Amino acid sequence: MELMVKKKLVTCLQQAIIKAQQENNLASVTLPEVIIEHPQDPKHGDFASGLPLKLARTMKLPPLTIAKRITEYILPPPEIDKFSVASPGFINFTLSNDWLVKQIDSILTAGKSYANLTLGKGKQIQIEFVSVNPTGPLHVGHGRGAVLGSTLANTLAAAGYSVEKEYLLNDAGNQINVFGQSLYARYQQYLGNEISVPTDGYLGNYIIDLAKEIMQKEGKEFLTLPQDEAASQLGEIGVRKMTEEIKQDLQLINVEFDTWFSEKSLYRNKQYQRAMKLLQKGGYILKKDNAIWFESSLLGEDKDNVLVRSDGSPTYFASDIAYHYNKFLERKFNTVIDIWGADHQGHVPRMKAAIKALGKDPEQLKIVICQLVTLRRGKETIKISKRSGDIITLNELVSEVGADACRFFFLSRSADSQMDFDIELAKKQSTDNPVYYIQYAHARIASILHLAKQMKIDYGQGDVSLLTTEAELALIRRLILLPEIIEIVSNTLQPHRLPYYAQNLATAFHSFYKQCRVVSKDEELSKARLKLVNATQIALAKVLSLMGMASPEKM
RNA sequence: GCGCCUGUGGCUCAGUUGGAUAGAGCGCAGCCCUGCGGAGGCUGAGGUCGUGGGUUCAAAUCCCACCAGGCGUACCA
Repeated sequence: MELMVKKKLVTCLQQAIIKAQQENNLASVTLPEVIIEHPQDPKHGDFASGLPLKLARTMKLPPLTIAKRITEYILPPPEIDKFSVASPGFINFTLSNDWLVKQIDSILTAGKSYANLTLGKGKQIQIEFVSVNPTGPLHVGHGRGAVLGSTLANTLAAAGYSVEKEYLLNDAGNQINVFGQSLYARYQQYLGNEISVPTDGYLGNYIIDLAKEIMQKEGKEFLTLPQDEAASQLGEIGVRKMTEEIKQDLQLINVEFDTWFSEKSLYRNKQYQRAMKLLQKGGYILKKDNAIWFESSLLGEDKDNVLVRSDGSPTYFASDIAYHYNKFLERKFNTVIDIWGADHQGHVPRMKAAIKALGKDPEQLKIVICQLVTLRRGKETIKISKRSGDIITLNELVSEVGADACRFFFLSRSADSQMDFDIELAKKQSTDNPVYYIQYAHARIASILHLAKQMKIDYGQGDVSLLTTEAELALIRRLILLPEIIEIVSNTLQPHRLPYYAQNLATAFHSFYKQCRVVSKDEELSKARLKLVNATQIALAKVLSLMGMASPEKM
């Protein structure tokens, strides 16, 4: 709705200028893209364009003069009440109250589907995130990627894309071997045999617990097997258990996947072989030093990368190429989003090169890098290392801070800024956190609507034109911005705008609530305001659900 | 060394892609409970946007150099 108005204003301005040019009132220069923005100061209206400022140079006229001449030709759409010129050269537009107020009815009619867009036109889009090796529990940094990915998925779905969420389960490869060997060592140790964990092995205490658990369930039978065989079998059991744990941890923060894709299956189902063959056909394969290389230097990369080690085992890069071969060429996803931690940043250019080598446009693979999370307890920094024993798991964080606060906190920062997560502070603030402020608004509304129900007020026929105060209109102005937020998040893949919007919406509501008594003796006004309150609840619940947070009726 | 990311009030962060007096939250100083949830509302103090140049009518935003932090730069993932 609001987006439509914005689009109308673009053409409105274009037409005005063209007409002015036809009548020789403005020089006929080529027009830059017409950008409509929201002025930060509400005094300047709902929309503004600085186009005259941009035209000043080519038209060789003062911006104000250009602005004035343009406005002479403006035929505003009906949603616009007034427009004006402001120095140094803006054209400002203000929405009509009549139109604003009517949006309440549209929101109520739309209900849960309010702010859903057709932007994606049903196009398929795959988003892969978390994909942590099942060799240990999720830690806090993984939580960030999980929250980011699931929120993006929710938002893209609302924008009209057909979204598929996927987790790549690395159940093959070197790390799994190391994991199995580590587990084997702990298993032996538990049974009293002095075997040390491999030097590059996993040292976390959870391995000890895992070994103990397996021992209790499966018994001593692995002692009879040769070490490598035992380690491999133990590894398999361990991976199964860790995967279960990861799934549960993700559920705690409201993250679910459509597909758990097995890395092993890439070899079993020959995707790996086909992908390598395709690269070979393209002439990107080189044998050197007993290893097989991907000649990424042919595609503008600094250097080549190893696909198959000299011992014959494929690298993580090779298997990731096979995986993306499968995504693009076999499952035929047109757009794929990968969310990676900053520690994979070096992997980006060569992956893009690989996509090109597979014959696809690298632009079809959108990689979101999210910066690492540093944990603190007060002043003490906690190092994150999956290999050492001292880690704060996602699970621990969630039980300390709560799932909603955790999600909100992760979302509030843009992916490319590192975050300092002070657990003490997060705990301390947990009763005075923005998340409560927002959810409180929702609960307050629920309470008001409940009261209206008790009083048997049927506000279905409420007359929204009775809403005229500034607080009411300001709230409506917030409500109608949600579709645009969803559009921006979908286009930029930056979900941190959602929590900001939610906060602003809650502020507008609380302020309205203070100034306007909703259920009062004035029956007609009450009905109109109940409609507004109901619409606000719809918008609040929508953002909260996009962010994967609860919309409590009571707190 | 090279590459990517970051540097904005005391703290944590936004800033709609170059525009109007740089915005929130927390914290701080005040004020507001004879009404639907005070987990609330309102007001105020606090900024040379890391530093120095440049581009132009206009720069937190673009370019260059430098400083500081994070990550990467493997036949690890």
